[in-house]
Amino acid sequence: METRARFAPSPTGALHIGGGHTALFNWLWARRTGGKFILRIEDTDRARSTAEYEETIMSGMTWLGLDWDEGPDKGGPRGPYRQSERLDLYREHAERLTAEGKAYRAEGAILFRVLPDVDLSFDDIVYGRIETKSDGLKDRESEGLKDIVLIKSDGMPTYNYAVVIDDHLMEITHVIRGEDHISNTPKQLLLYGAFGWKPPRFAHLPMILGKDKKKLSKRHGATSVYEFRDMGYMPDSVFNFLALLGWSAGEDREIFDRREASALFELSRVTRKPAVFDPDKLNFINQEHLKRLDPMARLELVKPFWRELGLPVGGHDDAYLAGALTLMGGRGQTAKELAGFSDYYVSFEPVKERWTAEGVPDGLRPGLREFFAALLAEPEWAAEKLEARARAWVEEKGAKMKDYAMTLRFALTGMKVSPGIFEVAALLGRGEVRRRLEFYGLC
RNA sequence: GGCCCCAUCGACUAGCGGUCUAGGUCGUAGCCCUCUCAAGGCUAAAACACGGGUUCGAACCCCGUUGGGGCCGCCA
Repeated sequence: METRARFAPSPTGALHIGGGHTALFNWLWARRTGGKFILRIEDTDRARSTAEYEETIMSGMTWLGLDWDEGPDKGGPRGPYRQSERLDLYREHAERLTAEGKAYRAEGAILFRVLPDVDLSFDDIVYGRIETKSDGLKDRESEGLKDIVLIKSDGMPTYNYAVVIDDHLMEITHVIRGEDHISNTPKQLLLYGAFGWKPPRFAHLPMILGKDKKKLSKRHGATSVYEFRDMGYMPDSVFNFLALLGWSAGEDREIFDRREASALFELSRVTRKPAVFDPDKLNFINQEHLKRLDPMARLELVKPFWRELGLPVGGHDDAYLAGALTLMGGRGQTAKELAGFSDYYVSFEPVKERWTAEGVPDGLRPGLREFFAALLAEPEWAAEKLEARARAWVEEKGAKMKDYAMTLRFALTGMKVSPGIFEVAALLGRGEVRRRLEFYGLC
């Protein structure tokens, strides 16, 4: 049987890390098994759901590279895919239970009568056998069994009810969701039983915790996937990182793309322990993906951040800029960081702001002028030639390469760190190097 | 408070009764490279929560303790 997995967010906020994680695992499983990935919008909370958030969640998923086969925007054979458009379905089914005496009306709502001693145990794909009985569905104070609200007095279905109707009608085969839903599962099982339906397979995923081991929330900083995009993380990295939270491919595979992950994925290899979100590891993974990117793709990633810094990106051709980023090598863990580290290729302005030649000792200036003049006189403007020339000069004068190379670095980049400075000089071009040195009165 | 779940280095994890003097990755420290910083190479410190069982043998199985997480809404 074809597997059908779904992600069912409620549009009450942007797609956050936890939601992205759940969506990702559903996607992985659907793709791994060659099945369908379905997006269903659970917008029964009239007060908090908005169309804007629905849109945001969908574009967040798209950004992550999670494409769905059926959903509110593209339809499908088991629609509609928005709960607010399925109200008749919930009503009909609730009435059916009412007619059978399994549910009753009270104060405008329809409640399901919970009977004692019903076995609600199930086999979770990741957690294994979970034993429970309906006796556990107690009211917090009265200690008595608590009936389940099916339809609220505003006519909307409750989560635990709608999810059962939808998962069954949409022929969902695997319900993959956060571990916080384990305790909801018995309630849902009770309803499957009342309808005489075969429940889907359940696979609960470990929670994602912040550094303080508390459920990830706003106070842990960035939580929306868009915040990661804005910080310069690649979707491929966030995908890779999220996939590693609660799952391992085995064979010590840690860096992979979507295709590789979906080929390797196994629900049975999902972990049970809550996982702590580690920004350091995300940074590392992002750096790895950044390094693997071809020059032009990398350029497109960095451009927006250069623009954000107010740099005249349009003033250079792409080949030059891509060359600059190639020269940057593994420097920078995010596109944003890389943009900040490489601004001097785009413009001299930030260099001037960062460095004035004031700190250069007067005693060193004549030597520097001579050194730079020698460099600028180099017939062939190439990194190896410039370096060879510099080394020869330094050796002849019995000087330290460091003093001269560092001054050149400051004059060209305004920074104390950069790629090999002769490479930088070669890329900037003789004219630009002269211009910068002249500005500082160093040639 | 009740119910459920979990427990390997600081973090993510491998391990599924002997191959574990517990492996990998991030992070941390050191060394090499070197015009600086990344990258890269090498090395180091770093964990089976505790107590009972079961077994010839336990990180792996069972029980308890402790610790952590989740749920107990006419929110999802």
